[in-house]
Amino acid sequence: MQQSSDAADNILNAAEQLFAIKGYDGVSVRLVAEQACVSKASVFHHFGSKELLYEAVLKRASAEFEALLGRLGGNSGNLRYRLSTFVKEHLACIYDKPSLSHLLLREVLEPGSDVSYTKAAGVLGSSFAKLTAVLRDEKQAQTIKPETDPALLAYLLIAANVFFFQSQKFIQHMSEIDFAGDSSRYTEAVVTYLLDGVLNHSDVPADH
Amino acid sequence: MQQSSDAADNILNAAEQLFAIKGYDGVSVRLVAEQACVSKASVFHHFGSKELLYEAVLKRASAEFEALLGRLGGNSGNLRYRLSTFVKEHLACIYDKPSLSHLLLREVLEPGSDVSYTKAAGVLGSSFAKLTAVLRDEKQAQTIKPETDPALLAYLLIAANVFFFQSQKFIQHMSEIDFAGDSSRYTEAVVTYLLDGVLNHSDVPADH
DNA sequence: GGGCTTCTTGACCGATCGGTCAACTTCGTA
DNA sequence: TACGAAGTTGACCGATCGGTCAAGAAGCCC
Repeated sequence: MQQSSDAADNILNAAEQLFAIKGYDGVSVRLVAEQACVSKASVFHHFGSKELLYEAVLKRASAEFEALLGRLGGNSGNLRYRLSTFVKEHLACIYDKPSLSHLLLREVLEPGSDVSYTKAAGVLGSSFAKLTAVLRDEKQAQTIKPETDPALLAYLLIAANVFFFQSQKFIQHMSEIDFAGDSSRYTEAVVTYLLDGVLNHSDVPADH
Repeated sequence: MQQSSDAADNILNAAEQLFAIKGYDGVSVRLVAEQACVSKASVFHHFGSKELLYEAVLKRASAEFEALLGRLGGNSGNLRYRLSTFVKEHLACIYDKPSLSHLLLREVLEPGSDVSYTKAAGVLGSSFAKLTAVLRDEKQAQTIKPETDPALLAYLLIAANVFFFQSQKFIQHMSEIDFAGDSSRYTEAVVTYLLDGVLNHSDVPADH
């Protein structure tokens, strides 16, 4: 019977979901064991301590998420296509594994965590580095303005995606916002605004 | 002796800092009392329970932050000036009270919270609504393109600020990013990119 | 000074926390 | 089939959790 690895997997899965929603301090080992249908002692047998369990969850989440993000950035075509594809796929990765996303984002963004050499920071950093590389290419090809900072632009695009994911529940309660459920329209607008700008050059002669 | 209100204030201040860093579950009443230099029983005397203490902290934080944000949006001038002023002042508000910001952002963005009728959601929503109103004005004045969604653009600007604040510790460890310590340069770039676009129209004839 | 309210506190409560342990079952293997 | 390793579990541990309570201290009004 391979229930050994099954049990460990069940524990990891339960812990992942619970930690993602309630955070490290909001989850008790008893609750994890309950949700994984094992005894509390079994959790300690497999993972040693609550902290080691959390680290194991983070490690698996980082690996899984990095594999998801690994496919990003390989597209060619013009800038508009590359950018819009990257941003859409990036957002799709985030929404594909919301538990992992919440877990890793909390680890990176929460004020009480050591962000310096965390695995989670590497995951967020790698997708950012890839997008930066794409934009540096485009800058060298002079398709974007020479005064543009590729890293800043990449950061802004990642920020747009991450914040959209983070604030999902919030914006569904805002009457002014009607793009909450339409991530495709959102990413298209973000890319369009950033590429073309929102200033009107058509018939209004002077504003500045 | 007015140590009564002093004690309550000390408790609120200590709780605010601790909750901001460690979150609700990561803070014990004993720790709050310790940091406020009062007994644990005194905390319960003034606030009744840990949850009520947390609500009191949130209530005061919301009021304080709303007062800060209340001054936003009153500027006139051309679009570029209005926008860049709004964004800079908005970011300045966030950085002026980092504890409040962390507290309210966690309340709004964390997956385990009821965002529906929270005071904190109203605070974030009000600044967003103000910026949306500004942009609707500009759209009506035809200074921004008619196909632009004012709410989406406002949301993007708020997102840029909030994410910059949230990821502050993270981006200081990234070698590609050199705008981490220069929020003014960051906000200027964000506004410029969004107003003018980053596509190069000067000498490269065709990309799209 | 005598009452009255408000603060403040140490001692205490049951519940739950993370973690341990010994006993028992299950398993691969020789 | 015998045996050691690995897995599983309920019972248990000390510490800490949120919360209560009675008693004393301090302020206020008469």
